[in-house]
This record gives sequence, C-alpha cells and structure tokens, in this order.
Amino acid sequence: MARNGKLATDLVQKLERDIVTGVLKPGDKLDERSLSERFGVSRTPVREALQTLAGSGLVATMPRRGTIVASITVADLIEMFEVMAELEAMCARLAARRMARVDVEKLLALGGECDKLQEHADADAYYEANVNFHEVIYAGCRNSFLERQTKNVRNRLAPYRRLQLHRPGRVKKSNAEHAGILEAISTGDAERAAKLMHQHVAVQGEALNDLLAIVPRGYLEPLAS
Amino acid sequence: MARNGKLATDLVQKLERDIVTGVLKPGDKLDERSLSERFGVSRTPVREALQTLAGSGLVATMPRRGTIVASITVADLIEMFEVMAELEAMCARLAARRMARVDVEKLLALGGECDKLQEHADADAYYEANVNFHEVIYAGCRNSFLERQTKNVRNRLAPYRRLQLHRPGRVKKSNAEHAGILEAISTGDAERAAKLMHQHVAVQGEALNDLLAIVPRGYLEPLAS
DNA sequence: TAGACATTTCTGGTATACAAAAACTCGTGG
DNA sequence: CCACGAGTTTTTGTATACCAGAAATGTCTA
Repeated sequence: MARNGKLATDLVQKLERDIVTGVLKPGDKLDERSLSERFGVSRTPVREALQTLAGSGLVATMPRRGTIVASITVADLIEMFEVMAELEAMCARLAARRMARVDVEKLLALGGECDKLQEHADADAYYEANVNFHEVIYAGCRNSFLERQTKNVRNRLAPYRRLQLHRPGRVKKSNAEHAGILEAISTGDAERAAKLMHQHVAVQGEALNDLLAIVPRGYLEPLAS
Repeated sequence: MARNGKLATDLVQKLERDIVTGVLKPGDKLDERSLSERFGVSRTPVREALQTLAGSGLVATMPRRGTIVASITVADLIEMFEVMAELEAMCARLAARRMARVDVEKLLALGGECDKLQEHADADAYYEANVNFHEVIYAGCRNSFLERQTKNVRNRLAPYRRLQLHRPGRVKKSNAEHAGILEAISTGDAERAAKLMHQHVAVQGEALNDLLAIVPRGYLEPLAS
C-alpha cells in the first residue's frame, strides 16, 4: 500500500511493532529529533514514517505540537470495538464459506495449541497463539482488502485488547469461544461463525466496565481533546 | 486525523477532491516537481501530501518509480465492494436504532430531493443528492469511527461508483431502493434497513458484469502488478 | 535492421539548512 | 507567594541541495 523509501518503511515497521506490542504506550511523545538519532537517519524519513503511521491512526500529530502514540477517548474505544466485532464477524462468515480444507486443518492445529497454552496459564504466549488463530481466519475470508482493514483496526486496538487477557479467567473463556467458532467454520455454518465471532470480539456490558477499569491512566484521553 | 503542516493539508484536500470527483483518473501520474510548481510550494509538502493520500489508499507509490492515482485490479474492486456493502449495512442498522427524529426528517427531505432529481434525469445532480443521503445515514449511526472508515472506502471506490449512475435506469432503480431503506430506518427496523442497504450497495451478478464492462481502460490494473 | 550494452537524463529518496510557532524559563511586579 | 510577561530555547514546518536508482535514448555490433 503505502510504500515510501526504504528507510522510512523500516521505521514504520519498527515503530508499529513497538506500539502494537506495548513498548510504546498511548500518549508517549514521538520526538522527531530523538527518533532520527536513535535510528541514525535524518529527520526526513522519520517524518515520513510518522506521516504514514498517522494515516493508519496509530499515532496522532497536532500541527506545530508534535506527534504522540494515539490515545483515544472512551467513546472512541467503544466505537472501535463495535466496528471490530463486525469486521471480524464478516471475516468469520466468509471464512466459513471459503476456507480451503488445508487451512481449516491449520486452524484446528492452532486451536489445539491455544488449548495447551491456556492450561499453562501463560497469558503472553496465549496472546501470540490467539493472534495467529485470528489471522488465519482473516486470511481465510479470501478478501485481502477486508483482511488489511481488519488488521489495521486490530492494531489500533492492540494496546487495549492486550490488557484484557491478564484478567483471571479471561483466557479460559476466550479459548472456549474459539472452540465454538472453530466448529462453526469447519462445518461451514457461516452465520453461526459470524455470530459467535461477533460475541467473542464485542466488548459490551460488564466486560466493558471491566476493561475500562483496568486501562492505565494515560491510555485514554480526557474528554476535552 | 492525520494533521500535517498547513500547506500539506491543503494539498491533501485538493488532490483528494480531484481524485474523488474524477478530475484525476486512476493511473494518472502524480509528478512531485510538477505538483510543487503548480501549487507554488516546494517538494516537501507535496511529498507529505502524497504520503498521506497513500496512507488512505487513494494513490499508490512504488519506490523509485513515483506515485500514481491508485488503480486497482478487478479482484480488488470486487473485494472492496464486498466490504463497502457490509459497512454501509452496518451504518444503516445502527442508524435505524439510533437516529434522532430530526435527522430522520432530514433524511426524508433528502429522499424527496432525490425523487425530484431522479425525474429530471440529471445524473450528476442526483449523484450529489445521493451522496448526501448516504452521508446522513453514516452520521446517523452515531459511531464516528465507523463513519470515517466508511467514507474512506467510499472515496476509494468513488471513481468506479460514479460510472454506474450513467447507466440508463440505474438512477431510477437506485432511488426506488432508497425509498425502502428510508422506510426501514424511519420505522426503526434495523435488520431490514441493513439488508436493504447491503443489497443497494453490493455489486454482484449481472450488475458486476455491467460495471466491469463500462470501466474505461486504465481504471483497472492488468493482473500482473 | 534488430538487439544489447552503455550513457544520459530524469525522478524520487535523503540530508541539511532555515523560518516560524509553541513551550519553557526566569525575572519582575502585585 | 503567585501571576504575568518578555526573552530564550526547543521543536516542528518548509525550502533547497545533493545523491542514487531507474527509465529512456543512442550507438555499436552482429
């Protein structure tokens, strides 16, 4: 999609990883000068990288006031989860209809892996496997545009989703939901797959309260932007 | 969202308008130097503007080979319409549940306007009113993230959607479909609104063949990218 | 005449220099 | 002690200069 020079592209990837994996947290300031010396390039590619990231929404830049890792309002968070649920549901629906047999096998294997990790209660390892599970479904929808779109929203929500898994019981529940989705997809029940995925991803009711309660201060903007 | 300097922001808006309204067509080359002298600025803001547009997918830039107005493959077109239908359906579903009474009134008024213009068979004027109709529904979903996301995809499809309305009978059919959607939303029938909107936007079967038949050469990439 | 190789030219990628605006500091006055 | 303001500093936005890679062109040879 957005291909800039080689240096800038590298920076985009590195910064993106740092943001998605939580090394850089929402609200962190991204100073052009520091970044440029840290990576040993001039400010130009740094600016281009920030520009690209701003386009995908991972960072926010205010004119003449610099750029920070995007932090969102509570309203934004709710809205984005609402859209995320729909996008993932669509992926699941299409995957149930279109996924090749070999990919279903792969998905089954990943489901098993999640099962194992879930028992060991290693939240971070489970998170990895969980990401893989979902990505195989994204790919299974056979709509690369939808796949990109979904991944983009997921990346933007990553800092907040990550928090959820550290809650006791969440991993086990998540894994149980995977089983249902897996079954629906492997039997080709598109609507059921969509419905289950929607429920799996949506954050509503008490789950929303729980999430908001554990979001560290600074991850969310005050109402006055 | 992506705020850069003032000059760059202006350029983004101007270029975006030119692309969406069809002044610049898919495949057109966007030479940095020409643009910079045409707008009387240096190459830097031009590059930043192109960068931003590349982020939203309206232009494509290949390293060392310059940037062009994004042209997509047939597969991309199909994929994007598939997602577009789902996003607009979601907007309609939420709008049916959430729209304030006064906004429903506005929508009814716009529906009437479309009716009038449809009778005069002025495709361009109808296109305008049609855009407004849809935008009121976007706003009615009360999810600004979804609204932005939907508008973004719509903009990317604009060059291709525009073509459809110049087909005989399409305007009348489109307008009839609006009536159904309008009715579903004003009576709060969310699922019906979603379903009708999905059908309204989706391009499938013969409609897809028709669209592909009238897309000018150059609007679509050959398979070998 | 056709094809391949070399050269040239053009365009994009990067670095640096300069200008302008915001943030910070420090001092003064209430 | 706090508030306010002028001057300094920091940081972003823009312009320009330089470099490198790719396409185009021209020439030489088979």
